[in-house]
Amino acid sequence: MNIGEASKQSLLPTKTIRYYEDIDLIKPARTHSGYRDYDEKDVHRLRFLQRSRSLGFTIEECRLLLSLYDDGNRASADVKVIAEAKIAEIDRKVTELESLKLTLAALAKNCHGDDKPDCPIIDDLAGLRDH
Amino acid sequence: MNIGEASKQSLLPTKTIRYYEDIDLIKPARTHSGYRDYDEKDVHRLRFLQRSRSLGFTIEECRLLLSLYDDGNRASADVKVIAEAKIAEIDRKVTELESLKLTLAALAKNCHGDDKPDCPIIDDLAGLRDH
DNA sequence: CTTGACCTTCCTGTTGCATGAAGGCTTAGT
DNA sequence: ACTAAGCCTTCATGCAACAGGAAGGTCAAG
Repeated sequence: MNIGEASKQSLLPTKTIRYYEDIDLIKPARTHSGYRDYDEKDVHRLRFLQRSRSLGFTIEECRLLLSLYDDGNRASADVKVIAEAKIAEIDRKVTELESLKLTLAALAKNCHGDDKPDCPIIDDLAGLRDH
Repeated sequence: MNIGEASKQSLLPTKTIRYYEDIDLIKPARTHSGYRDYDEKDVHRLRFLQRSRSLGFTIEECRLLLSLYDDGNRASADVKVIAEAKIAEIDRKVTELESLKLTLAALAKNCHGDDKPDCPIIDDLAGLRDH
């Protein structure tokens, strides 16, 4: 099948599929005229990539996961370690975002939000307020 | 003062300060020999940028906030709108991350994490499991 | 045999800087 | 006066993960 069909089946844009080939994540066959020619295994790889990317794994993590996918003898522990590291990373990000939110919410709360120029948010950003 | 001193006072790396000049966020004076020459007002601008960036505002949002900072007659409501939009954006990100975490945690929980090849995480990514 | 949908490669742009090259300026020490 | 360290300058390139578009080749249908 050509790249358009592979795109539909894998839910990945053609641009992304070509990019993945560029960085050696997948190597489809080529037709006589040079068109990329994907088989079912290729589509499975692409779906694997689509799923792992959508779960927040980076390209390099996906590359690692793919190599484990390819290795029928990998230990499940190796995979679990990656997943748990990603979970910890997500936790860190959430914590940081919550902290930012608290700060912004405190600033917004003190701001009248009217048409007057007095604005605690700007004052804070300018370093004019106590911390 | 030269860029090194401005960097210390603003907590921004010199590379970042030059970059901000490149994208027209700040325009310091120049000495006879071509060195950038920052005054107190410049340092205030830089600190303003440092604070707003650290609160998660994008460069373009910072540009907007700076223009409000420069405009002594701005309405505080204009600033509040930006802050609240950012808070909403943070909420969206947190929600998405929590959702990812739930999915990953469910996968990891089912994975034995031993030295056997059977791995529910890989199976899921490969699309071999029900959803 | 032409139209139009699909395909190809290649180049540039995105965000917010970081890294490094090649060279000029300044200041302190000898 | 000279020199070495440590500033400073500009310009070019790279990162992640693609997206958009130009210029041109290919394929199936009418």
